[in-house]
Amino acid sequence: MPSSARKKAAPDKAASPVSMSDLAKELGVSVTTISRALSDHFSIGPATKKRVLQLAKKRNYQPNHLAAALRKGKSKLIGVIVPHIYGSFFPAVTHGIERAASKAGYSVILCQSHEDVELERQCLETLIGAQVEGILVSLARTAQDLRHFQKVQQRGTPLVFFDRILENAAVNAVVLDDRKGGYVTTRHLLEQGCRRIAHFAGPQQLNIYRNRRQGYLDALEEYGVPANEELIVYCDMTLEDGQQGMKQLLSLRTPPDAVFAAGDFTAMGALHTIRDQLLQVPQDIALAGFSNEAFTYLLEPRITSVNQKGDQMGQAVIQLLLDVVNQQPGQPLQQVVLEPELLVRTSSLAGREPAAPKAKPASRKPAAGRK
Amino acid sequence: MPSSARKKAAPDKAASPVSMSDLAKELGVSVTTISRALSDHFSIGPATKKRVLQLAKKRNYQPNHLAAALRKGKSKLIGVIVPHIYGSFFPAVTHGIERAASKAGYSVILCQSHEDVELERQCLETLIGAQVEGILVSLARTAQDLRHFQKVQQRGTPLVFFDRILENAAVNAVVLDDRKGGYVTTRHLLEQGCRRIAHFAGPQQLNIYRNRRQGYLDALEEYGVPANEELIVYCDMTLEDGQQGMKQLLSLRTPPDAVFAAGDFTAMGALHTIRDQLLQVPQDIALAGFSNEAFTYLLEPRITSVNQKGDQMGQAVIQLLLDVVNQQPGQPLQQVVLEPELLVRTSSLAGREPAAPKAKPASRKPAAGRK
DNA sequence: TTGTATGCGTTATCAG
DNA sequence: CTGATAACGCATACAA
Repeated sequence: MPSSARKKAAPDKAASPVSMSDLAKELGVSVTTISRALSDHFSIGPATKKRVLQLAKKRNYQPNHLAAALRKGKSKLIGVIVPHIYGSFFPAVTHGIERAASKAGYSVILCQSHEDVELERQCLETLIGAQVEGILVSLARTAQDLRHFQKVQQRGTPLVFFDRILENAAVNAVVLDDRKGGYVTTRHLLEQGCRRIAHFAGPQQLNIYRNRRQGYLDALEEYGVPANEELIVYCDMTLEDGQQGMKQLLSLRTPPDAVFAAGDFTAMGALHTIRDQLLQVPQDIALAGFSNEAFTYLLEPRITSVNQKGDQMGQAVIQLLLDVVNQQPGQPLQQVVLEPELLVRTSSLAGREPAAPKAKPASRKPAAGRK
Repeated sequence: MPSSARKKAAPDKAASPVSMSDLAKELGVSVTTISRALSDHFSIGPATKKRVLQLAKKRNYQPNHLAAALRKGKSKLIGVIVPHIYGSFFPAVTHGIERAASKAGYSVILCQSHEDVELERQCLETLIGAQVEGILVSLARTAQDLRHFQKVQQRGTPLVFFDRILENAAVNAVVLDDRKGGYVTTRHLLEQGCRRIAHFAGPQQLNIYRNRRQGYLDALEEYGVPANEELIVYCDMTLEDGQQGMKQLLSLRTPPDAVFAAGDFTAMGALHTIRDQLLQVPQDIALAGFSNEAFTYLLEPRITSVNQKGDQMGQAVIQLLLDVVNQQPGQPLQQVVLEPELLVRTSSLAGREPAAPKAKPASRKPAAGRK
């Protein structure tokens, strides 16, 4: 676009943004007129309006949203804090958020906490500093409390959490029904005839992992399979945790015949170890993960996983935020719960004799309901 | 954190941000004093400084960066536009960017163009509106020109491109030596004894894909293997393109004995088709991709790929931006070129009799040099 | 239909 | 050491 920038020394109007008063001077009118003309106010004659618009274009006028925001107290900005943007889930959520926000006339700025509470606090500062009108947060895994959100609270900036929340906290939030996700996945394994189902559980202070584990226990109970802490591996849900934990599980006197990992990376790690031991998936051990990462469906065996519906969650979060913004203060808090979707793939099709539920299977309601 | 919010009707100071003048009134001093105390100016007595700081904390004062930015003309914000945040590359770059920017005292706000030029333009507006001090861009794949960046140019906002750029454009940029990446990958396949090497090429208006293809051609030439357009599949680099294109290649009278795809997803698609036809990788067909996506190294066969060093690129981009910011206008443009890294994995270890370079192999210099 | 005056929250300049 | 005042760019109540 710009030419070689060597000889053509065209006076390219290099720097200095053009302001309304610049335009006003040049046209010999007041700043008010400019302001109104640009915002298409009805009290401005079509003639002047046209002149202003033309000059604005010619001088490449760029409105200073910052000044407008300062004046109006509205920035039309929404801030989002996510733990990271790796994998498939958070990118999907932000996608949903951006689409829905854009429709409502907001722009989105994104920050990553990199799973660090201190960075999370810094993101918060940045966003508050940018005068965002609302903040959306999925907590860093190390978050133990919500102290650093007090500022936001007190400042009156609307706050909505999603996916990763602190339970028992009185907050607005959109979450997945992780408990149900854990439940249906485990039930599926039971129905494939598996009885000794191991579980890789994530950090239990995080709602998502605690709920997935609870769903796992729900299903076992329903099918009359006694829960066995020996079969539950608590870890940080990395790939290495999966490898390591699986070694441990395989060294048990009676190894498991199925594994339900609360995350796909861990499931993948487990798979590595299983194969290293020359065992087959799903024939010897059935396997299921959580999150529907790309690698779960790209290579054999395709790994059964749970779709977290990130895109939908993103839209729901914006919806809830807009509700909050347009409500009077003191409204009751809302928690929206989304339905997970089990994606059955080859890794879990053990095809053994199915287990049967213990009692009245239809009546069980493992979902976490709406608060 | 907040209690049940029902009975405890504690006057929680719900809304209204606290300003400097609020603090000034309460302490009976001037706003100036407050401002100076908060910014730790030397001309303020330790006693008053302490009083101010304490009150600020007590009242939960939050500086209005917006107002400060307006006044100072500096927002300490850097805007980043990426085509998307899926996969491993762009998240890695943003990670690098955030770390380096943070070190330099800047905050980063991220926008996605979703590969759409119009959205790219909107992101630009948002960032300009937020008064960012610099803009980093990796182009949407549909970008044909840089017209929408003229505004930024003229406004004097520093602009640095990375990874995806328009060639022959006079811009500051940090890129990977994609040509070399294509070259070393193809050479590796040749050294594995492959002679009919197919290539999945991406949209050729994008520098990255054109360069990868050029590197492929460089290697073929060096080893005296005639290039064959029949073996080059031009596509959009989706998984489906890989599946489809591979079918086409396998139906040739003499099918290829290796495939170099300019992207991992396409490589994965090709792999699917190859296996569907009951052929083996790497024995029948060797395979290599580009980008080092997670799925390339998580399951067998592990797919040979090229590490794009996203994190390094992120740091380099910030470095370059800071250079630009601190330079006088009219400085020569810079293009920084990063080295790719070939990651050899099982998918390409054909182990056939190696090809030998045609002529003086050592003298070849396929790298794109520094402008 | 247009202009004047004022203020949003900060910081820089110049006096005390 | 501290304070009064102006200015950043824009939007609005009020006046003309």
